[in-house]
Amino acid sequence: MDKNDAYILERQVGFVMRRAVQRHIAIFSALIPEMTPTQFAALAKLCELGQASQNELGRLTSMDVATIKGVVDRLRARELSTSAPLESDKRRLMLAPTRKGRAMYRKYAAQAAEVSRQTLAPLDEGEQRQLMQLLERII
Amino acid sequence: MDKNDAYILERQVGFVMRRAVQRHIAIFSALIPEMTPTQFAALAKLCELGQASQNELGRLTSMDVATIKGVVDRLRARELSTSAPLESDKRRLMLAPTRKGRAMYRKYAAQAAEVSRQTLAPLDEGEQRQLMQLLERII
DNA sequence: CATATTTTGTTTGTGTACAAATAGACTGTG
DNA sequence: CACAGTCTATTTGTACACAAACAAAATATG
Repeated sequence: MDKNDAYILERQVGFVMRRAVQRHIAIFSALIPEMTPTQFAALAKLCELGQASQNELGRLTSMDVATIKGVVDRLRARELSTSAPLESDKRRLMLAPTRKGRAMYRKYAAQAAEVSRQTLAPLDEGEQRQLMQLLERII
Repeated sequence: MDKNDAYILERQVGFVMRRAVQRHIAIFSALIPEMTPTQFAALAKLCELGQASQNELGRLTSMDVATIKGVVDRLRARELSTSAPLESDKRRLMLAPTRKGRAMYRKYAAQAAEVSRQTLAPLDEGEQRQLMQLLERII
């Protein structure tokens, strides 16, 4: 194998992204120790929508059926969300944030924005926009 | 809350990076179903080094002690790595790739590079370089 | 209408990822 | 030398993440 096609772990997108996500999660849990990024994402989306089925919420937060189930179970255990089968479609489990859930979301929304700011802090504003745009294109 | 400070999940770095990583992992497992990105990273680094202690390998692949233990256990279970306590420092567990491990690495190194290529495929070369540089700065 | 297909949710199993607690081995300093 | 602090590895517990298999309900299509 030529030196130029050597596989260098540190230069692979996957590796670099994994590390960037690790740092992001560390910042998140320092600023918002009360919940995980995933739980906050689900709660935020649920508050934005007002209500949603479990499946729908999973799709909108990019979590598969098994993952969203676990996340929702934990939100319900902490009384941040309610759930009830829908009368008109008994397959669907309709979720809605509780008052406590909405309060939690309001309480941490600004902190969550701060997490994003700190994650991107090493970059200037133009670079931040660039990074976001490039990332969105490889989704 | 003003419309302009609304917390929009889809515009948070953490969320976008999580989705980009999901796509990357999907590409990886389509091209290399035989092992996970994490396992390949550990094997690749171990092949590059020739040998390393478990702790050292963990640091170099950004896995904490519990994670690297699990990964190494699975590599050993598949006879891709050996492990033995070091005589001169009985705390350390020295790892080395087996012949089978090195063969596995050689077999998939090109595929792994292809995974990176496909992940970045929506971007032109300049954009790919930019993205990598920006990501490296937020690690 | 009957049944094939799709949708939604649950369960199980495997694999990261990290915190915290523990144990054993080493190192540095008094 | 003694022993305090550090380093390495293991264990336990919690939380994503996804594949695969299943059941129940809804929808589509003949």
